[in-house]
Amino acid sequence: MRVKKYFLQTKKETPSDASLISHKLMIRSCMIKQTSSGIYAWLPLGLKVLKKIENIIREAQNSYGCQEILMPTIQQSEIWKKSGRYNDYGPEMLKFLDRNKKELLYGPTNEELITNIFKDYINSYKDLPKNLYQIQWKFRDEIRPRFGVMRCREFLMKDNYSFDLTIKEAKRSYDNMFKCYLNTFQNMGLRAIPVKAESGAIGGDMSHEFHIVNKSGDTEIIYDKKIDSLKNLTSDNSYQILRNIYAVTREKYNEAECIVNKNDIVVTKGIEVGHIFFFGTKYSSALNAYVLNNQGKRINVQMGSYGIGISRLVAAIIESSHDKNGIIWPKEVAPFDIGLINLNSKDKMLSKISDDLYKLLKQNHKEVLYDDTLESPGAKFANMDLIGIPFQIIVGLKSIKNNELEIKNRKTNIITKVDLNNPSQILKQLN
RNA sequence: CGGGGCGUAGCGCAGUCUGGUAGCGCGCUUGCUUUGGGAGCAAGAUGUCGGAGGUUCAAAUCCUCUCGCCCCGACCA
Repeated sequence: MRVKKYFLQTKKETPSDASLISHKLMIRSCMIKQTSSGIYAWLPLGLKVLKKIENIIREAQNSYGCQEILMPTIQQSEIWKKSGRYNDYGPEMLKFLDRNKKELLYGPTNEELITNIFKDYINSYKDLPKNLYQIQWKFRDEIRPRFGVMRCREFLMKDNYSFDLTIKEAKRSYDNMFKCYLNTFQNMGLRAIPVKAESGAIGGDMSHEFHIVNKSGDTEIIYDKKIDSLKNLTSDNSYQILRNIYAVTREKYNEAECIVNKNDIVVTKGIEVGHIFFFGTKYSSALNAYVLNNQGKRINVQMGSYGIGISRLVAAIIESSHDKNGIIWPKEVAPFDIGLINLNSKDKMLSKISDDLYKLLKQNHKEVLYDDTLESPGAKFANMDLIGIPFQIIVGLKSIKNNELEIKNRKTNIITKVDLNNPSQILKQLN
C-alpha cells in the first residue's frame, strides 16, 4: 500500500480526551475514531490489526475442534426471561422496542441464543460433543466507558460454547479450551496468565480469566511467582503446572486458602483478555436443551462458554508493546510486515529503487506500507515509528551511494545494512 | 448514579473573571526553495463560539434550561 493512497491521517499532537497510552497511540496512528461515548469506528490501519487478531483466534478455534457460526447482534427478550437474566443483567443490557412493540436487545453475550439454536438440532448423545464459536460485536452499556477500546460499550468478541453429555466430558472440553487459549495468546506474541476467577453474570462454578500482566490493567491478580519462571506457557509441562498452581483474581483471593509462601506471591495488575466458564446445566435446563442418552433418558446438556475480547486485545497489545516514539507491533499482528521509506520522493534514482523494492517485496508476499510522499525525512521516520511496523527499509542517498539499503528493526532499533542488489539477502533480513 | 472538569476552525488551545462583534499553534490549499529525525519563505481558505431561551444599545463572555464529552468512584470482557 502506498501512503499517498492510504487513509492514514496520523496526528502529531496527543488527543486531550485520552489518558491511556494505547488510547492515545490508537488515535494518533489513525486506527480508531470515537463516534460516541464508548463506541468507535475502526479505520483502515486499526481494522487491519483487528482482523489479524481475529484470524489468529479463528485458526486456533478451528484447530481445537470448534466450528464457526454467526449469530445476530439483536435478540428477542423471551429467552432471556426464561433464563432469568433479563432482569439479572440489569441496565448494562441495551433494551429497546421494535415497531410492533416487541422487546428486543443488543446481545451482551449469547448463552441463551446458542442454547436455543442448539436444542432444535441436537437430540442424541451420539451427536455430542459439539463446540460452536462466533466472532461478533457485543454491546454492554457500561456505567462509565473509558480507556478507548479497552473498556468500551460496543466491542468485538469471540465467544464459544461447548455441549457435552456428562460433567466429566464437559470438563474435558473446558481443559481443551484452556489449552487453546494458551496457544491463541502465544500465537499473537502475548503472554497471558490464567487465574481462577468469579463467574459473574454468566454463572457457573469453574472459571478462569486470562490476563496480560500490565500496570494499566484494572484487575488485581495474585499468583505464585513460579509462573514467571515458565518460559513457554504452551508446553504440556507448563499446562500441568498452570492448572494446579495458585493464581487468582483479588475477588477470589482468600488468605486462608492461599497455599503459597508469602515471599513467593506476586501481586500485580492484569488486563483481562479472555474468560472461560463451566456452568453445567444452568441454561440447558432453563431453556430445555436435552439429548437422549443410551438408555433413552432425557439429559440436559453440560455447557461451558469461552470469551476473548478481540477489540480490547488491540489495546492490550499496545499497552505491553510500545516506546516513546509509538507502537511496536509483534510481527504476528502487525498491520504490515514492512515499512518502506523513500527519503526523497523527488529523486528519480531513489524512487526507481524504491518502486522496484516495493514490487520485489509484494512478489514475495510481504505486506508493505510504502511511503512515497513528499514529506521530509524526519516526518517519514516519525510516522513509521508511530505506527509500529516491525521492519523499516530506508532508501536514502547516504547508503545508496554504497549500493546499500538500511533495514531497521523497530523493536531493537538496530539498523542492518544489506546489499541493494542482493534480493535474497534483503528478504532474509526481514524475518 | 455521586463528585469534578471541558465544549471556540479538521486537531490542540487562548479569549469568558472585567460584555464592544474572534485569535494562536499544528494541519489544509497555492507557489518557490529544501530533503537522513516531525523543513523554510510567501500568499491563502476554513467558525451557526455545543444547542435553546433570556438580560443588554451590544453576548463566546452575564442568567436559565438543555445536549454532548472527559476524569475520580461503585459495575464489567
